[in-house]
Amino acid sequence: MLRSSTVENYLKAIYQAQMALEDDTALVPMGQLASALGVVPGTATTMVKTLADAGLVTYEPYAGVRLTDAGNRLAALVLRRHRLVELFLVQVMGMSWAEVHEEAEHLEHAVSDRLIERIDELLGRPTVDPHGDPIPDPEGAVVQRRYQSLITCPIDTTVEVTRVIDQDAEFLHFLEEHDLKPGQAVTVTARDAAADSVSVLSGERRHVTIGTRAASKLLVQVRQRVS
Amino acid sequence: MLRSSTVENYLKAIYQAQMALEDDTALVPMGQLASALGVVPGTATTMVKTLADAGLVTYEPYAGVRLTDAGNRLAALVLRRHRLVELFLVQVMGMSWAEVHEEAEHLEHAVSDRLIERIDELLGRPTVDPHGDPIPDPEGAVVQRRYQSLITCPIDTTVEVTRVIDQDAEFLHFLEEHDLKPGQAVTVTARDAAADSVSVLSGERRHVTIGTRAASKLLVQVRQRVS
DNA sequence: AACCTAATTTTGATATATCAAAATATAAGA
DNA sequence: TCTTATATTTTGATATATCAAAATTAGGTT
Repeated sequence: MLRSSTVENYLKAIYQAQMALEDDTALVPMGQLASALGVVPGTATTMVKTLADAGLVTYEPYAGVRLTDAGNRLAALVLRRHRLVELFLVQVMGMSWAEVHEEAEHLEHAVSDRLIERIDELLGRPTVDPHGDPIPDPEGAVVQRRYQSLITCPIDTTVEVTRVIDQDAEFLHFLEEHDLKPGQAVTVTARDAAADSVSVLSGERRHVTIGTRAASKLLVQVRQRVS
Repeated sequence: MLRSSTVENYLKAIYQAQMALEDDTALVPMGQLASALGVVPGTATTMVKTLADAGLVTYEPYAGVRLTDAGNRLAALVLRRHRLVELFLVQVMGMSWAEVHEEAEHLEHAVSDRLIERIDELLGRPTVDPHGDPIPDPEGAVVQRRYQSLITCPIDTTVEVTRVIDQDAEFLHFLEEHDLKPGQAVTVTARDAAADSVSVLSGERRHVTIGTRAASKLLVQVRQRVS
């Protein structure tokens, strides 16, 4: 049974590329997978064939690759480890939101099931990590929530940032400095298609204008009323 | 610069074998190194040559291997990570003394300097791990203490278990069940060379007779008077 | 001094993961 | 349909880490 950290990284990359796809039956192109992993396309082809032989992916030459149920489960467990570790580093170790991704990238391959269970228990069985990404359960199942983004949400309505689709430390630091972290209440005050920009008011005081590329990475939910 | 976890494991194994040697100029035999790492002797020879080319060890064909200053420093830093992680898992994560070694064996290659510094700070700059093994400082320097063992310490004198030279979970569980963990006060009541045994009284109540092999793994210090 | 034994090294293979660059297939446009 | 651009696969190498088994060396014994 194939279990190197290389294999885990391939499965994780395919999983995340699939998430970005609307269609469940769509395939992830090899070129996209290769660049996500930082390898040349030929390397990805070779590795994906190995994964296909192991029953972890379905590979269609010249079309792309998709996880099987077994591959999907393993990928979700890698993400479970990654996200629990991230949350642990922030909440228990007091590390910065922006710097934990790199650390978790290594630890996700080294932590045992036993330690992960202990972390999960200590954190009170959390469902999302510091970026708002959902934490798969021990069987690899994930509850998918539906979000809007700063591009699609209503204007002049208070919404809550619930998820950030980018792990780049610089971008995360920017969000932190402008009160745009998950949990924060924000309001879109204007959108300008020509200027490719979105103006956001965060926390009632701070006002910032960001590009639509960045705005699309901030997922939000209309604030729930607490009865 | 050579930095795989395989290299780290070789350096660590040489370091620990050297510790067991009295003489500073002595060499670790290749066969011993190979069996410590669970590889065939030829594999160790090949790898040690690579380490020698990298300036991490001094290799004398047919005689053995010894760490250079650079190798010694790297090995000590691996042990620093290992031991801080072990102590963290016991003190913060509430894991059992006996089960943390295996976990640390993986994590020692994955934790960043930044996280190790955070752990060190959180634990209050500890100097020994849960087995009483010294924790090297961030430069790789170690304070060597001198110990007696249950074989060499005076009879009918209260001593404190300060270090255990064996990481086997079964052995550690045995010690735990018989109040022989580091920190515990014990008294050797008798030694029997013919029976190859040592009788120990722990904590005033428990009495147990163990073999000399096991007794030699329990290092002790005569209790310090607190003024 | 020749011999034997045990440890060590060498040699030839294997497995994994990668790249560079040539060959090939797919899909879109003329 | 033919052509062409782009993506993908194939081929041949390379680096790391390993093993099995043959060859060699060192050191003690007769």
